[in-house]
Amino acid sequence: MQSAPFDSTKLRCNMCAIRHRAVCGALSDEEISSINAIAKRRLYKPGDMILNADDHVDFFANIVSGAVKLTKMLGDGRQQIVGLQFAPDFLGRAYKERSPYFAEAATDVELCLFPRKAFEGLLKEKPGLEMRLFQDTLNELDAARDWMLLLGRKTASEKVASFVEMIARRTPMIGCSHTDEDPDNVHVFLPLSRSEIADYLGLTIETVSRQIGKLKSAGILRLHASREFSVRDMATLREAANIDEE
Amino acid sequence: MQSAPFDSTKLRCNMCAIRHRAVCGALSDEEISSINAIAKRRLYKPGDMILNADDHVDFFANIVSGAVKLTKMLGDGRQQIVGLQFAPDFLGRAYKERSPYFAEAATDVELCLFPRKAFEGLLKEKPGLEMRLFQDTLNELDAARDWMLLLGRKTASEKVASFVEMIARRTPMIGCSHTDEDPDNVHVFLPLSRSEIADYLGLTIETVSRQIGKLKSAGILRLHASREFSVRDMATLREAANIDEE
DNA sequence: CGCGGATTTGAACTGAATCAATCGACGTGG
DNA sequence: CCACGTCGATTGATTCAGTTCAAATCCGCG
Repeated sequence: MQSAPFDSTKLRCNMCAIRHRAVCGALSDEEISSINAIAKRRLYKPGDMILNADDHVDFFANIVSGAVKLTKMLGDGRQQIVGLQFAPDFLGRAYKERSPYFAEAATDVELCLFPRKAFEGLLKEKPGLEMRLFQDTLNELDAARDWMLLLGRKTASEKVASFVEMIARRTPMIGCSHTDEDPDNVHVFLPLSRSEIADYLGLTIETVSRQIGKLKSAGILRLHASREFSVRDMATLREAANIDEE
Repeated sequence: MQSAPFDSTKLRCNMCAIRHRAVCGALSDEEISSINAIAKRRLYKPGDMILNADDHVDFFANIVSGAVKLTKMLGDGRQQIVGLQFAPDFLGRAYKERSPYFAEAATDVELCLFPRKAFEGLLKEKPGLEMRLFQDTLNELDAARDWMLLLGRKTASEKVASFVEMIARRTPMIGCSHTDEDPDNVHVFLPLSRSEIADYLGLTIETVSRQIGKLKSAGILRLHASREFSVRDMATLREAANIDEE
């Protein structure tokens, strides 16, 4: 343990809010400098397009804060959200030149960007990094398949309940708030508008609005603003969502 | 180049129909013996359960021939097919103890099974193998997201047309028939029953049947048997399916 | 205060589900 | 060889969940 010379680049990553939760967690403090050297931060406003479908992709990124929606579109404008990513999720499709979907900032977003070539080089050098990315991808695949069950077989009210449950469940993680709150009074800020929720659930705005209304009048939710509410009865919510998971 | 002693185990994999198209393609002829030593073949009949959801999974597998459907189920029996795998696809969820879905033989199926522990050991030793599996997983994730768009936003007739198009497109691959046939006279055998197609598309049997009827009377399909037909007009089929892809 | 976009609410409509026969194709046994 | 039963697929009639179209209402903001 000797006093090392001051290293500003190393310092940056070591101060990063998601240093250990993002893919960077697969790198040691020694190795992190190699990724630090190539990383750049960038901010996005809600609605900003991060990545267009069929775009040539020349970067990967970690989400430092905020929510990013991945969407697909039919020729006539019908739209489907196929993924919703929060900090500290990874963004980008390895081993493919072009993006298979749009990536759009749903909230204020901060990304930590890595140039494609440099990052792919790192992937080859650090097997731990690739394994970590592989595991993240497997988890995303599981989530996508869960959502397929929702899209194909759940009713409108089950869909909306499932969505609210998912957001409520992930909220403590996202905020990184270590206050282990009362599970029957989770305060939630929705990262999506009604129309985005509709695009996530394969419904219309009107149906989403009506179903949220029902959850409210059933006493399961207490609305504070259109994008802000508390879950008053998690158990009933999960029941309404038809959750099976462990 | 010296004459090697006869090696029956090595011979087996080298004669395998999917030797170079499956994940095994990531291994050299030298390396293949390590996987050969742990592999076992097994046959399944249509409807046989290969893997139950929440089962402790103690093997991985390559599909040597046939089609395997991955399904999820709601408490009340509603079902959704979340993946349809053909030879030479890989089967199994790495880095997770329990299966997140059911895997069921849709047709006659032959698997090449690897004990979990031994295969995970191989994964660590052979980085090429893990990378190959990673790429396969990324492709599955892309496919799952394409299907989410279908499930959430396509109409019944678009769904059925998309399904038929997908099967017609993959048929030449599956059969490994190198006869580059007329694209407007592809002969197709459906690996799924009407009720399975319904579970794949988030529809009912009746709706599937009606939509297939429409494709037939529109002259796009010529039915030979309920599970056997020819595609007469691929361009119109793709149009009806609302395909955007490259 | 008044404007404009997002959300909610209402009423009518419709695509797909449900309910209900019927129709093969196929195997079995008389 | 034909009657019978079974199971998947088709076809028809009806219903209904969710969409569509059309107003309100809410709310943030200059």
